Amino acid sequence: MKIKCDDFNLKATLDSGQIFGFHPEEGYHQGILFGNPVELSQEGHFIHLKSPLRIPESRVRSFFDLDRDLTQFYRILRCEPELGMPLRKFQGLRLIRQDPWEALATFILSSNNNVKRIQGIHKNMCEYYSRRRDSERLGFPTAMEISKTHERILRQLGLGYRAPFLLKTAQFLSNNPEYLQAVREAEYREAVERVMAFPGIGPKVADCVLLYGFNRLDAFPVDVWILRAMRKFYFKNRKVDEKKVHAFGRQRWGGMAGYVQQYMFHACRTGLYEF
DNA sequence: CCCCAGGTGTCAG
DNA sequence: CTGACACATGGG
Repeated sequence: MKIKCDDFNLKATLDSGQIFGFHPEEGYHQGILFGNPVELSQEGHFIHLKSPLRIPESRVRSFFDLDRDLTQFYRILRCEPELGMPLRKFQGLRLIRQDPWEALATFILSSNNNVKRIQGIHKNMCEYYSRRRDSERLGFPTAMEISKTHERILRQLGLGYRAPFLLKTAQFLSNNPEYLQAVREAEYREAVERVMAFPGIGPKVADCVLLYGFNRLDAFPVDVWILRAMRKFYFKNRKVDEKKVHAFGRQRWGGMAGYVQQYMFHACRTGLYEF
């Protein structure tokens, strides 16, 4: 199927480290969307979606948040001279609306880890749990599914010392399925606290969960890359800590801080900045 | 052998 | 409160 899109950059969106289940191939990305294997590509103002089962266009539009107007964000970015280059290169990169549980789970795996390996673990988990299902559904395991497995299995899938973190989190959420809805309805501060209550989630991962899993665009995750870039561009390379950079970013960019962070992160990872 | 990767938990001071 | 240090795993 073919979906009309404006101001959208599929490749930058899927390769910018906000989601770990889409892998670049020759001219397209393959991954799993709503339980179905899909191939995604873009040609001008159209997304091409190949899937064995039909997926409603509205769900795809919502997933990629295609109806959000990014004009306000671009206006903000133009006021940041250092960020002008990434703007031109990544214009159309969007923060997508992925599943909150999957975002929470995968970003527990992200700490002190690299993107390639996080993707590998994600893939191992999808394959292992999909094989164990009766249904045709593919994709990342639910909290309930994980809660029924042993820590040993998670270690075999490559989670390392994060295995007990994810297991405990899955056990809690399968017993308290309404908890994530409470996160969604809470103010930023309270939402952060609620997410940080899980083992393996500190301030940085909490902001990732809110930004990617709950579309909280005022979240501003500060990882090593953002810290470096922010020090260089806004703190004259002084040794400010993550907490200060986090407060600065949220104060300066408000409801678009998450977008600024995403473009900055992608610029860092693709080598647009020299440090 | 070292260091690094979208950090966090723990413990001493 | 802040600052070391360890932590599974794979790659450079």
